[in-house]
Amino acid sequence: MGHVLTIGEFAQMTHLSVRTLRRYHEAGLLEPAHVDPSSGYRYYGAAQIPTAQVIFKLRELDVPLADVRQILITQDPVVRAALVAEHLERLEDRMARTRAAVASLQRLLRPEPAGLAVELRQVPAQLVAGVEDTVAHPDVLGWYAGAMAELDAAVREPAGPAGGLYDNALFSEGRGHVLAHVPITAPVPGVGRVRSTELPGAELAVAVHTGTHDTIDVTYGELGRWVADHTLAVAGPVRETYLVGPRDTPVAARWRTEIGWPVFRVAGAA
Amino acid sequence: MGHVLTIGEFAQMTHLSVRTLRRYHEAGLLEPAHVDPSSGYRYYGAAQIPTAQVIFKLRELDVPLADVRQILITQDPVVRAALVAEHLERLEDRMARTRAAVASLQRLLRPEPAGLAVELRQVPAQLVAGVEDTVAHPDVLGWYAGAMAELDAAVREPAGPAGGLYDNALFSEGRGHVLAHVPITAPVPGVGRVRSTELPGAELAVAVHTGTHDTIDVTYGELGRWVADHTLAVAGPVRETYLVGPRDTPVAARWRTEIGWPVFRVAGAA
DNA sequence: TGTGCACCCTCCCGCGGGGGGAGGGTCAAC
DNA sequence: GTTGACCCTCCCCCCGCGGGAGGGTGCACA
Repeated sequence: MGHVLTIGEFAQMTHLSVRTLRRYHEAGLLEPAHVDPSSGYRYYGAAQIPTAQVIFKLRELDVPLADVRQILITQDPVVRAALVAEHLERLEDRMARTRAAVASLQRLLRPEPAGLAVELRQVPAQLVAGVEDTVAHPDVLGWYAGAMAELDAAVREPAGPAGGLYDNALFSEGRGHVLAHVPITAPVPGVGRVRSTELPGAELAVAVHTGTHDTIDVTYGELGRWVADHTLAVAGPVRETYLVGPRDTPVAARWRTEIGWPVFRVAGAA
Repeated sequence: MGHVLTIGEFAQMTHLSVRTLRRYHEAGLLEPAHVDPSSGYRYYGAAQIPTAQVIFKLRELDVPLADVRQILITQDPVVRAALVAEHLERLEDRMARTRAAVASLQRLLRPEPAGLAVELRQVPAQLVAGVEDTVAHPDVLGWYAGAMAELDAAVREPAGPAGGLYDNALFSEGRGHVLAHVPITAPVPGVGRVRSTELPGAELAVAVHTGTHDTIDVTYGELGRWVADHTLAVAGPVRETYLVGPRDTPVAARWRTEIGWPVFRVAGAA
């Protein structure tokens, strides 16, 4: 039962190239129904067309061959669906990052380079209620939301807007130490992950970013440039303070985020 | 003016890796402000941060390095914006294809393989008013819309739903001969690209696809499988007939497209 | 039964954009 | 002056695919 197709015919029906089919065979992704042992000719069955199509679609979604293989050899449709869903999720936030990149790009390429207002400010130590952790870059947003929920529950009367401390390793290595915090006037009892700590005093280069966080890296870039231009160097984790955020207004364009970059004066002046 | 940064410092500020910066230098993408001739050390200026950020963003959008270079060396902001816009457009329809792939994938992975109803039908020759052309795969949709506009203007009383003939080369080579047509009872005068021709009679394997064209390839696959299973081979361009299309209802789920695949009986039976 | 020709095979190399690591020079703080 | 962090170049590997060389097969037609 089922007609036998040569690799060329099969290629034409599936819109895959002959080379690619051979590669898939080699990779154990799509075994031909029959391989002539003397000639080495590959023969495919019509029943393999849907499989080839699934592979094609998954490749179109940039799913690596190894993962495609994993999906194909999974019999249980539930497990299989889960594997696919995982990739779709990944794809989802790749698209989100793409949108963010487009936004930043448009801001970066505006004719006027905008001249960010940067202020050098000496800040004193500050008592805060905080939640600390070590997280991977892509998870930061979700992590912060969870941490803030706990802080909200633990702190009755915050002494100012919430903020975050982000270790540089988070950006350079993609994983780093982070601290979500709310300023307080007196220590609060530790509940869950919440602890009272002190934010050390420091000299900060401070700038304010307005709008979505999608383009915040542009502001970071301008701040970085300012810091370098003033012969300063970075001395510790970045501090963000959410002056106006999603809890204040749903209109992203009105959000205001203060970025504070701890700096110290560098020896060799220009 | 402007602080000088080592490659490591610069890498940290731009979130690019040291290796990548070296590669960009080599590729003439981002020349360091200064290269020590004796040590070969690269030194960057703070003024180069925005440039690095633009590169980073463009790379995030999968713009090839050569094109990034082209964008960077373009002074005129208008021309530059056009270059970027071109890539954004490309990105746009990449995302569209991604969405289509997701849709097909979900249909393909449904537990029940759906058992498409296929009918073998002998169709007689049919007089049509048609517009012919040779087009590339991605342009087919736009081309068809244009052709249909001309046909609508030229044909008062079509004798049935409109259709299309698509050469197999369109799928295998990505470019091929196509014909948009409307059945007629008597020849119409040639206006613009419109000509009266005859669609030759043929034996067709016919199936009906319901819904968006996003998942039509799945139906094609099932039809292809049926054809192979019945020891038939493809004998010419595919025919599509738009029984219910966008001009009938905006609800894509109600569209019905008849697919007719000309076939002939193949010698070696199973 | 040959012969032609389209098809198939394997094997090696190229691409683009990046990472890992070897082996060695340089710079600055102590 | 030593030490250790940084920088250099060079080569190889990754993925998924395509090109081409060089050679074997299958089938239709004479």
